[in-house]
Amino acid sequence: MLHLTLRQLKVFESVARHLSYSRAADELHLTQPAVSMQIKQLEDNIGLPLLEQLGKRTHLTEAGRELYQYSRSIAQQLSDMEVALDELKGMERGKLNISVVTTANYFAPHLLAKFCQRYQGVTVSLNVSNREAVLKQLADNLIDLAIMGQPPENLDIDSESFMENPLVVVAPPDHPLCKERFIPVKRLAKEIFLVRESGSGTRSAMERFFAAHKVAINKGMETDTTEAIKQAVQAGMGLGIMSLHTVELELETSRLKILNVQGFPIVRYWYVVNRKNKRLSSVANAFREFLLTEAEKLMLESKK
Amino acid sequence: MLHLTLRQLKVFESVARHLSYSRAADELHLTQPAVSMQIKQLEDNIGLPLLEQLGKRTHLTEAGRELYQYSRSIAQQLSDMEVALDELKGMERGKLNISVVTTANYFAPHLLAKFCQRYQGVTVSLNVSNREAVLKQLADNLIDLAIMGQPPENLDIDSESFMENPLVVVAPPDHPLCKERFIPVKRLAKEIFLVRESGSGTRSAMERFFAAHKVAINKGMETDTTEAIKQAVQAGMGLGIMSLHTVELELETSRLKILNVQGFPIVRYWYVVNRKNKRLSSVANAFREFLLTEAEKLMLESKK
DNA sequence: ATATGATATAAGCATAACCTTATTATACAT
DNA sequence: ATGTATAATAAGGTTATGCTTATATCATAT
Repeated sequence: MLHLTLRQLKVFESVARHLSYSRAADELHLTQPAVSMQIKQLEDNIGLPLLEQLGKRTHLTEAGRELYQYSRSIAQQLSDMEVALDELKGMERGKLNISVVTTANYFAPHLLAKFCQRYQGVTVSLNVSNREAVLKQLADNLIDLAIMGQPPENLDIDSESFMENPLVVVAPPDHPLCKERFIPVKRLAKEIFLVRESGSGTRSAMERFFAAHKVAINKGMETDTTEAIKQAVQAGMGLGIMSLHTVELELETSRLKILNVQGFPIVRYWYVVNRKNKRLSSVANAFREFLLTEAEKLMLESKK
Repeated sequence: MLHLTLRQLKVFESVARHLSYSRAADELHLTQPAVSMQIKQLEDNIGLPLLEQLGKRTHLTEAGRELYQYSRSIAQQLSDMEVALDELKGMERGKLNISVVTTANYFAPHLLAKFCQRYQGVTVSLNVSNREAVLKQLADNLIDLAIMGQPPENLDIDSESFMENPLVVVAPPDHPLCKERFIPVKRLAKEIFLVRESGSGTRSAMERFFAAHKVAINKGMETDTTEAIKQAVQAGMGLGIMSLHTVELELETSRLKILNVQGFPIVRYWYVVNRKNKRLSSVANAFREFLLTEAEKLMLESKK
């Protein structure tokens, strides 16, 4: 079993390049005997002479020439490796693995775009799933970070809110309530609500709200995408409750209106979530900081 | 400056492959803390976490995945290198650099062929030059071995004879002396001799011989190849003195005859020569031994 | 709660690695 | 012959490497 040292290879490489022990010693800031010893050890390890002294000149043996090729190649690899790791250390390179819940898909790409713009060279893998799937990915350590509206209670999880997530009641523009203000919550009992599937964060927030106000509402169609609800509301099938962030386009183009109901918007928060104790890559860490410090501001700006 | 150890890489490779410190410890016949420490040192050297513990499972970080690629590649190279050097150690591979003087070209290829046949995988570089050029190549350490009829006096040179080198007098088959036996040396004074250039080993051996017998001979054409002399002798321009080994074909086909002169053949020797202190490669060493032990026998066999 | 499986940490020890200075050996140039 | 350049060898000392055993920690399965 060959027990060589990187040090030995390195010293050998220098000697082979200079064809001189003394020059190599100079280059490596060593004394000449130190170099002699390293070479001797290397030769002993390998069991072949690598260099030969003929007269004043030092020559490589055939084995030496062979080893020289390998040692240069290995040195190159180590150097490449160092560069690669240095890049990872900084922000020049790196991959951000992130999952977001369906609703967050309306703003997360925008934030990611900003982030990537700032840190060229960072690549992003964005996965959009429902809350349950995102939690599983967290548990399986498949992602660095997640964005969701309702972090799990799990002790194994770190979460921090970074942006408000106002839930609003949306209606088609021709809905009678659109003209009213300070609509009492009880008034909504007469309406039909199109809702997300149970298990959805939005759905449970909604239910908690109405339960707190002791109002029973009528549920119409139940679906697992916010998009479907928006379409249905536009078609006059009922009202919807959803994150303000998901309907900005429809508001701008007056396809939907927000009802001015008392107690609304329900203020929830967006959370950035990761497994506790997870050693975040520098990229993941940077994105987390980015969310905490700049996301809210950026979203406000983009509304203008 | 990255100061990693091959040991660290090796241990890391094992951990990364098993995704378990304990399994790696088993594989390497170490205790688990020993593995932990190697990994820790590696991480400290690099400045990045390579592995992360989440719950019960051990995962690679991005940096870990990157390093894993490199460490496998480096391990592969080291393994290749070991194979290559082992081959050199044995006779499975290797290169023999040899130069022979012009005259030796009549038998050296035959011996080299035998040698190569025995050691498949050995490659040979054969150079044929005059004595002076061969000596220069020795001095410049461009060759492992040389074959010549007259080794230099130089103290820096090791030489050993391995085969007789009989010099004979050749004549065209129709020459009157062909029928005579025990021709006295003095009789040759009446003939014309075609000779090699001065400086040639054959030439000087010849001159020493005639000087010793106090016979002055007539020199005809002087040339620097034995081949030219053979042609000229066949053409009836005179007699020649040359190594028996160079005229075997012509004798067999009766294009030339050997004269039965008293004192002939002059017995010289072929020498295998190398720089003193040169560390011969295993191949070169093997060929040297081959010459010393088997060359003479093989040449006799080939004559039959 | 408790046990289990996995890794981290601590303390200690033998020895191997690595380098130094001083000296010797060798070949070459003057 | 003498001096110079180069590498080998010897002796000695500090450091760091690489283990081990024992113990702590932590998450999870029971």
